[in-house]
Formats: sequence, C-alpha cells, structure tokens
Amino acid sequence: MERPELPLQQLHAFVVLAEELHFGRAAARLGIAQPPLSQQIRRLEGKVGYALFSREPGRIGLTAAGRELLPAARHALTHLAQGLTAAREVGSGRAGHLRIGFAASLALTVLPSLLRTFRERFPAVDLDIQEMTTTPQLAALRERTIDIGLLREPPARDAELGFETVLTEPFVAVLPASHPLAAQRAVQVEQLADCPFVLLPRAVGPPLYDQIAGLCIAAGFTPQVAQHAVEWQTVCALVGTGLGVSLAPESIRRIRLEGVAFRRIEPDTVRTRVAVAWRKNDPNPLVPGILAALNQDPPGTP
Amino acid sequence: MERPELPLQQLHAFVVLAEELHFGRAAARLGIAQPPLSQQIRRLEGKVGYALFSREPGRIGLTAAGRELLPAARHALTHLAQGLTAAREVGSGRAGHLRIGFAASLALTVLPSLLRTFRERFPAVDLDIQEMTTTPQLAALRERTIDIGLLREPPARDAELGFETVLTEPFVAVLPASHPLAAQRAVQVEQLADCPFVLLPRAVGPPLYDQIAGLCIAAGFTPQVAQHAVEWQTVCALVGTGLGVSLAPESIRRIRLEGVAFRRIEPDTVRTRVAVAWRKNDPNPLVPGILAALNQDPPGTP
DNA sequence: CGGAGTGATATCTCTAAGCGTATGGAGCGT
DNA sequence: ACGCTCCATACGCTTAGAGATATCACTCCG
Repeated sequence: MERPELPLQQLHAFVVLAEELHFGRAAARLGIAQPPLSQQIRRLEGKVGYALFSREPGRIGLTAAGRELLPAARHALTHLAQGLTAAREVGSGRAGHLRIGFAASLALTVLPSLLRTFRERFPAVDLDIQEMTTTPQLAALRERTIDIGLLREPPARDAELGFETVLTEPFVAVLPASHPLAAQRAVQVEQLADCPFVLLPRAVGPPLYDQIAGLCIAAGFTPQVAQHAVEWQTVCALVGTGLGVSLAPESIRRIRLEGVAFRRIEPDTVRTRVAVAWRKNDPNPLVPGILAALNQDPPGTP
Repeated sequence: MERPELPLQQLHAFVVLAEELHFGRAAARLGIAQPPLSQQIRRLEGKVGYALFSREPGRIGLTAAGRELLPAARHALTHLAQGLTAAREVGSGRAGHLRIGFAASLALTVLPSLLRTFRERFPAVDLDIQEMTTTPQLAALRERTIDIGLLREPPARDAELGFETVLTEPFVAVLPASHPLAAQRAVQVEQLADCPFVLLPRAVGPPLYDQIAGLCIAAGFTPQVAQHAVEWQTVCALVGTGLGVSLAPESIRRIRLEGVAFRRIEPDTVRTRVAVAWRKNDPNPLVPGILAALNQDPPGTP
C-alpha cells in the first residue's frame, strides 16, 4: 500500500462538483465560496496529473480521466463514512460483538436471563456464546479468545482478570431414581460414602472439584470416582443409568432426565460461587455494559 | 455525502500500524520517526472519538472500534490508489474507451485496418463501434454520444467539429449480373439514363446523394429512383433481384453478392471523400491517438 | 453595447498538521 | 540494579492548504 496522495477533502469537492457540474452550486453545497472550490479542483488535478473536468464556457463536464476517478472517490468516501460511524457505534458500545464463554451448567439459569436483558439494552450487539469449562475460560480470556467468562469458583484475585460473583448456590445429591436414598427428602452426605461417584475431571475446574471432594472429606470419607464425564449433562445421564451418584450445584436440577433424582444434602454449608470474569484492561465498552446488565437483573430468577 | 473528517494520511498510518502492531516498525515502513506516528494515531483517535489501539506495555492490539474501522480504511486506500492509477492511465491515453460511429459502407475497408493498428498501439483501450450514417454521426458527435465519426462527404468546416479526409474513392456502377451493360468492362453513365435506380434516401447523407445525382445530371438525365434502401448491403441485394441499378462508392465492391456486378464508370471524375470527424475541444487523449493511427496506416490497403 | 452569469486569478490570513530532536517513564531481561 | 526496548510527551520548525475578498475574462443575451 503506497502513500496516499489525494486529500480526502479535495476528493469530496470533486465528487460534489461532478454531481452538480456547476462551480457555484457545488461551492454552495460544500458551504464555501466559489474561488476556493476552483483551487481545490485545480490542486487535485495537479496531483492526478490530468484534467478531471472539461471547462467550456457554459458547460462543464467530466473528462475521461475524471469519469475513471469518480467511482473510486465515491467508494472511498462512502466506505470511510460508514466505517467511521460503525467504529463510533462500536466505540460507544451501541454496537459490536462480544464473545462469551460459559459453563454448561449455567445454560439453564444465569445465561438465558442475562442474554435477554442484554439484548434489550444493546439490540445491535452480536453475542457469540460458547460453552467452556472454567480453566479453558481463564485461558481464553487471557488469550483474548473470549471477552466475558461465566464460570464457577473463580480464583480469589488475578492481576489481569476481574471477577464478580453472580450467584451462590448449594450442592445437591444426584441419585438414580431407584436408589434407596432417593426416597428421602434430604440426604446426609455421609450416606454416600459407599456409593461410586460420577464426577467431572478435576482439570476442568479444580476449585469446584475440590469443593465437592471437600464435602465428602468433611463427612468422613473420600469419594470413589467410578466414572468421569466432561459435562454435567453427561454426569446426570450416567447417574440415570445407575452407574453411581454425584454431588452437583443446584442449578443442574434444571436438567430433567428420566430416572434421575435430585435431593437436598445435609449439611449444605458449602456453596459454589458462579462469577463473571473479564479482562480488567479490556477497552471494549460493552464489557461494563454486560456487567451492568448482570447487576440490574438479579440472576436466579430466570 | 458528508464532509470527510479523517485525513487519508492518518488512515494510512492506522492501517500500517494495524498490520505491524508495533510503533517502531510501522514508523520505519512509513519512512518517518516514531514520535510522529504516535501523534498521527493519537490525532486519528481524537477524531474518531475512541481508542483504536489498546496499548499495554509489550503488546499493542486493535480495539473493537479499530477492528471496525480497519477494513473501511483499507478499502478506501486501495480503491483510491486503483482509481488514481486508472485515471492516470486514461489521462495519458494508455487506457480508456472510445465510442466510434462509422458508415456501414466502411465496415469492409477503412474500419478493419484502423481497428487493427489502433489495438496494437493502445491495447488497453476499449472501442465501442456502432454503425451510423453521416447525419446522425454529426449529431451524435455534438451530443457527445460518440467520440469519433467515420463518415462520407463531411461539411467543409464546422465551428465545433474537426474533419480530416481519410481516403477518396471513385463511384462504380452496380448492375444485375444479367444486365446487358454488365458485359462491358466500363459503363458510360449516360447508358444508365433509362434504368430505374436503387439509392439511399437523401436524408441519411445529403452530400453523397447529391454527388450521385450530380453524376447523372452531368450525363444528361435525372435518375429515376425505383426504390430506397437504408444500407448499401440492401441496395446491392435489391439490384441483384433485378429491381434496378445503382451508383455507389467503390468500396462496396467488397460486398460480394450472387448476381451483382460492379463496373467502372466513365467519366469517373467525381470522387467521394471519406473523413474522420471529432470534437475539436475533446480533452480525451485518445482522439489524437486515433488520428495518428489513421495517418500512420494509409487506408485503402486493408 | 451593456449587464448577468460563470469561472479563473491574485493576494492575504490563519490554522492544522507533519516532522524532527530530545526526553521521560514503564516493563522486562540479565 | 542496570540497561534495553518501546511508547508517550514536549517543544519548535515549517509548510501545505483551506478559506475569504476583490478583480478579471469570457460568453451569452436582450
């Protein structure tokens, strides 16, 4: 790309004059006097190297070179004007797009209401949402692959990322419907001591895993993991087949599956935190926007 | 179309910086020092109203607004560069297009060689050729519908149009092959006195018509027009059916038709002039080009 | 022949902006 | 702690060019 040689202002004058074919009117449309317009055109012609208009007394017209330059000038001007307003829309936060990573377990609780209220306030914004577990979300935020994360059990503090708790929820026991404990309204955690467990791998969200394990340990046993699954959806399905039991955040109750029962646990002192995460230095004006949307719309009331 | 607000130079700097993502290298590519580049970007951001780059130490990147503006800036710059070179090509006469009107009778003589030599010298030029008789050509030239005319018997002089004779040619008699006179090598014009004539209407080219009529009158008779036809092609076809005879410029010999004979006439003192016509004030640099091509390539040697 | 309309020229002013050099200051590596 | 890289800032110089006003030149027309 070489250095631009034609000042935009002169091109604007050129386009207007090409439309009016009359120096006086064109100058009026441009809001300037006639002599400056003559100068502009003259300068532009000087830079192009050839006449752009044929001036015969009484009628002026485009030359062949002028006809060639006109569409390019028009394109450039309109493109730039559009690009500029688009950039301003985006800059002001009225438009743009936002890439959101979210934990699958929130697809049925936090996410729907968030999307709804955000779309109301920023109708021109495209939201790209993708399911990711906690650890990949943190990495994606740092790599700028996503702009917003919705995750569980965020780190306490981070130099680069900001976090804000969206909601806290207790854990529930996930049981096969046929399981004897499913007959109770609530389950003592220690009653699960001898059951095989279905859990998410620790790697996808160590803090959450540790919380669950911690619940068991507090109840006096170490959970025997019979099977790992990467999504809560799958965990529930496996529990439904009788493969084992699980402990999960309450919001997965929304996953309604044949043959799976959810029961309160006792004690339910431990709660899992769901937080929104963002880059502290993100210049995208939509980031404050979505944080505001989250605060305005108290989640948990989907 | 509103007033352009973004100087092209700054947009250029913006695009280069967006590619390099490094002030030092971008400045080097632009051939300037680094501080001026910082200024350019700063000014541009000032005009847009929002930051275009996120500057964190060690890594700079486009903001959302910058990503929005970038393609527009690129488009504008490349479009303008292309338009500028195209305009210069056209201005210098290396490219462009030329609308040529020509008399049908020249389709087989002057035109082919002219097109060939012109295409050699100006390969990037598009030629739009259209068949027109003399009078419409003059009108089309004045209305700027065509740029070049190839016509017969031009007016002697004209305030607006220039003419230059391309070739002169004698008239020949056009006879049915079965006609008694077709047995002779040459025909005396007065021998046609009693034959019905097939001629072009006077309106499509009064001077040519008057020349033909003049030939007859000089031979002592007034031609009896049995039939008018608008093209020489048709005239010959009608002659071939035995409808009459005609007098025509020699170049229509090229129209080879079953049952039509062409014969020299005596006296052959009168010649018809074929001329090229153009607007004297036409700024199109191709006009001199085509005149030069006509002179370089002596017509009549197709 | 004179006036209207139209565009070119001449002259002046003023501002924006482009560039350079010098310098400051924040990270980052050794 | 030191130096290095990289970007921002400050300051000064210089110029292109955008604008205005006044005037001239040409054409057309009544």
